[in-house]
Amino acid sequence: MFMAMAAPNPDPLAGFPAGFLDGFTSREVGKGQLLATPGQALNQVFIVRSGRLRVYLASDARELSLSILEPGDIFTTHTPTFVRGLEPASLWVIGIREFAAKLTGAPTVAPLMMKVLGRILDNAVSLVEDLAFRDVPARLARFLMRQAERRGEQGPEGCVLPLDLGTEDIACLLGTTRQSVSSLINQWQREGVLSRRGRRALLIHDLPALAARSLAQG
Amino acid sequence: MFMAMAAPNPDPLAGFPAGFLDGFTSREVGKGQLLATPGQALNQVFIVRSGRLRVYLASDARELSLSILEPGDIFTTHTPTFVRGLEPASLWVIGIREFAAKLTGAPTVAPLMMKVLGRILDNAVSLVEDLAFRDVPARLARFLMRQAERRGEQGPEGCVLPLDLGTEDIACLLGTTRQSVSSLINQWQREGVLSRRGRRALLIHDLPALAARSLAQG
DNA sequence: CCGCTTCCGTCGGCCAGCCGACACTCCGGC
DNA sequence: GCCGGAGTGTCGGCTGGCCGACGGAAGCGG
Repeated sequence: MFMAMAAPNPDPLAGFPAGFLDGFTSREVGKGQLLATPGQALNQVFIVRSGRLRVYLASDARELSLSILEPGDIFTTHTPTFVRGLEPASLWVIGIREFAAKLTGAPTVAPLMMKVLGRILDNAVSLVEDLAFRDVPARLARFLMRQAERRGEQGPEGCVLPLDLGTEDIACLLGTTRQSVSSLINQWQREGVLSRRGRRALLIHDLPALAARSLAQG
Repeated sequence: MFMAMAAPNPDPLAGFPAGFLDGFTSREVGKGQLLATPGQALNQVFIVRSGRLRVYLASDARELSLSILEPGDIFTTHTPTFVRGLEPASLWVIGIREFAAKLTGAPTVAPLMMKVLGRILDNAVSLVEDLAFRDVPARLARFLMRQAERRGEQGPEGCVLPLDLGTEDIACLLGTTRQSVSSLINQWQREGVLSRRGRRALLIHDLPALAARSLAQG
């Protein structure tokens, strides 16, 4: 559903030729620190080494997260989005011109970039689909199912999801409000579909029930 | 607002090295003919030579156009979208593997592809922004302004827009309904902002008024 | 232990805009 | 001219979900 949400990569550099990082510089981003804004002149490409970053759009009154970047993800400041540290993170950074030069120098990387960009585009399209076609319950159900696929750990009572996101954060990812997410989760809790597991984790009891809820409303 | 809506290009091949089309085959697409669907196995890259194509998403009950492709635009069937001829069109086509090989062989094309993909992504993001942040009047106003910029012709009474799209088509591009678009256009007509110019063209009298309407609602 | 801050749950009011229905206009074919 | 189909204009009813408000719970520093 969201850009650049590949499974966390144990080796962030798999797929890049040896020495590809020559010319990159290192950079730290603090929690809550702004890395990029729409329309800024500075054009850079970066690869996440550790930590998480939030990619989002903002209007006067609201924010909409497009993606959470994780180690191994590649992105650029040359987009009409904000990028902000969700927690302390460290990056490899390079200017976009130098990066392009690197690409022409190492032709095997071009298809890889196509693949990365393709995945980001797929995710953006998928977000459009959600906003245009699905109501809030379906969006939330789909989100939870994807998370279960990505990071769920099978326990005795069901699938444990370490979301590490607050209600508000989830609402931002889904293009809805804190209140709507809250009331839905509690309703499903009453219905026995899932239950809270501490402050920022969920326990899914009934995955099929979630699947059913993800289909409603054409 | 929409993918791949560059100004119509008098020479669709500007920017490609000579002989780049070697290996492409020619293909005609009839009006209303389906060229690509989500999940199809066939992966191709194509460049539009003439005519227009519609790129869109569909659910059970509704359709949402992402873009209208025009001569010079480049796209791929490897996306979770439908692509359909809006009028008779002709294309250059190549397999995606061969295309990738071409890229590594002609390294100057890689940055160009990055640029194309970047533009498509920007447009997708812009569509997300519209769906998430703007109400229908603002979306319509923005759409008309972009069209005026792209293809408007200054006449004595204002700017003439040859949209070549019906009310329903416009609604599809904006993620709304025929009825909403219709009533807005007529309301603005009554207010003197614009007027109909035959069946599928508009005459914009008051561009600033449109601009004002494009801002409403954060 | 106690205050303070942040996050979470819930309720009711309200409204943008979707939907169905129907009449009208335009246009091409014969 | 006549007919049929496609596109257009308009109206009311209905509802998903946003918004403001407020009280409760959980974490945290002292």
